[in-house]
Amino acid sequence: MVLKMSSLFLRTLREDPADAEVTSHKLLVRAGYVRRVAPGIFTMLPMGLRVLRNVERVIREEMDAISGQELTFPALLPREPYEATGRWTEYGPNIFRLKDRRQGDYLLGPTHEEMFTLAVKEFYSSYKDLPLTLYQIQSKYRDEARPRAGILRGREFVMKDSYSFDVDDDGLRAAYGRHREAYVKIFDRLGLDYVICSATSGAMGGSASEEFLALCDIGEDTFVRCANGDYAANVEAVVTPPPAALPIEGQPAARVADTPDTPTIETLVDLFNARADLKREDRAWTGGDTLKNVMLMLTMPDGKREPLAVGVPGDREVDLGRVAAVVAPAEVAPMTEAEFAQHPALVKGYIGPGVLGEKNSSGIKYLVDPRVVDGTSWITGADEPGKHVVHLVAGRDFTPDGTIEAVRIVDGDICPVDGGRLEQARGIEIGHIFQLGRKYAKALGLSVLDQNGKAQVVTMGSYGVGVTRAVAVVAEQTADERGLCWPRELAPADVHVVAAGKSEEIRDGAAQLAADLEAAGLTVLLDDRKDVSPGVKFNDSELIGVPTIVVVGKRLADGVVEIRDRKSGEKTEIESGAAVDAVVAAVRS
RNA sequence: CGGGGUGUAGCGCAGUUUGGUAGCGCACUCGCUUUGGGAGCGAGGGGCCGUGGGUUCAAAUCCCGCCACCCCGACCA
Repeated sequence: MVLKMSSLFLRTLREDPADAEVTSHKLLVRAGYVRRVAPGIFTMLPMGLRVLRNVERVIREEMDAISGQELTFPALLPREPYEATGRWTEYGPNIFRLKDRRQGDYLLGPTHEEMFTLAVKEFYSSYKDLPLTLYQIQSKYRDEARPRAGILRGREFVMKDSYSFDVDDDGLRAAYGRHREAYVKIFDRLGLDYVICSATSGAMGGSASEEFLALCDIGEDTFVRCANGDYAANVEAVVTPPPAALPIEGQPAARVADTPDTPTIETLVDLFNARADLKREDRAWTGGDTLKNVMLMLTMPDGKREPLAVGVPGDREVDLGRVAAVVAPAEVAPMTEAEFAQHPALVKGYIGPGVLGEKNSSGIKYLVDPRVVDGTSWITGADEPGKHVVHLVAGRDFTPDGTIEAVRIVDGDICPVDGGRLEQARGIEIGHIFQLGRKYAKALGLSVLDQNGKAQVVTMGSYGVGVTRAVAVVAEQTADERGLCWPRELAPADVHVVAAGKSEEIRDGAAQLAADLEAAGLTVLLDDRKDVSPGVKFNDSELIGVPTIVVVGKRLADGVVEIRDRKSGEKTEIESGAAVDAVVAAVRS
């Protein structure tokens, strides 16, 4: 195929669009791949669509290789199935909803667990039909609070979503493993630099879950990895290894101390270290010796609100994002002054375990950081203004209702696998695999008969790849200061032939070369524009980012053309008769 | 939802302080010249100055309201 730039629906821009911030967004717009229609909603222009289709092709090949079967559900869906699983409510404002002429409720699908589950239910009723993997590549709709960075995070985006159906847990684990391997192949072929991270399952429900995060400074996800390379996790999913419990006997008795004017952990610690009756002999007190109790308010999907107290070492911050991941689908926010007022047992600034916990006077659920194990001793609030309590021992003086991963992760935290040091980095989620389990099958009544004729609820896995996003991420990771720079597998063309010069000979020579390359099976982008200077064409070729560029110009008279490698910038002159073979070799390399 | 910012031609912007009949660059059309790193000259086409109201002889410009969009923080492929 030859794409002639003289007639291709393409317009490159000399300047960055004013609304673009990140590299991939600027370049995809400037190079004429995409165009914004509304916030988070983009048109794929011919060049952009070619790249998108290439990503889809890679995904299809790898999904087919693990025996996935492709189908397509409508994007416009009725309310009922989502009502049955509770997601009509849980998704809240994040789904696009609409009514038909009879006032019936519909939605634009944000993801399709319900539809797949129901489809399998309609067809299958025997264990002999399983295992099964179905997938689709389709536009999804989410009314994101804040779309950003062009197609990196849109409100309409193409996603590959697949679902596995098994009769037992072993089958689910095997399906999950196959998907994991397929994803590794997909993202390797896309040329992405990525990390596989342990993840939380969020609003989807389910258990085991991993995210594929493309490394990227502008990424929205923070993850940690162990310096030893044996652990990586989304910051929300980091597991804190609990220290061993300490002996309770022999510890000093708890006692209450007057601690006026200590509204912060810092002032509290300073006071303890300054006072002869409070300071300890072996070392100075630190913020880590204190137990800070943070009051939060949960909002359930049905709108009900309920308080939650979280106890963390005083030198740590509470990360609401991590809490949100634990309490999902409930939403979480700090408790407001008005809400404090409704709980007279809470003395702001001096809240301690004495009133917290479901069995205590406040009745508020009390969860603590995993570091708060039995036998650890704390300075914490005494539930009276101006008073703290010291030597309050977990398991002796108080018993929380459970633990919660709530502290903000910092560099140097401990790896749960080998005890090494964790470091943080940023990434963009391009794939997510998880073992859903039986949540959707149960809610929608999907079961099959086993060998014994007994009904078994089917167990499912759910697996997603952000296709549109992958285009943006590849652009982001590969672009340089001159423009886009596609890997061969994704490039909108195999080779970009530039006719640099206006003479008939040069134009004809370039057209002939393009025809010969086409005959050799390549897709050719041919810059045959008249009255466009060579400089403009060179710059456009670098902006557009096809990996191999052939310049047919003034040296054609000597029987020579120039082959350029977009990535390295390397230029080689070659006898024009050998150009086709040389380009084919470069493309196949 | 909180904070910041911007709405003037397809794109990027000036003009707003101090009201006086809409401007620059790119892109587009025509002509001549030019052609290996974003050409030159000349002639053109294209704007409800986000929107509604007000003040004024006169509003892109001043006043009030509204809307939209972008960016930064809490949510997700």
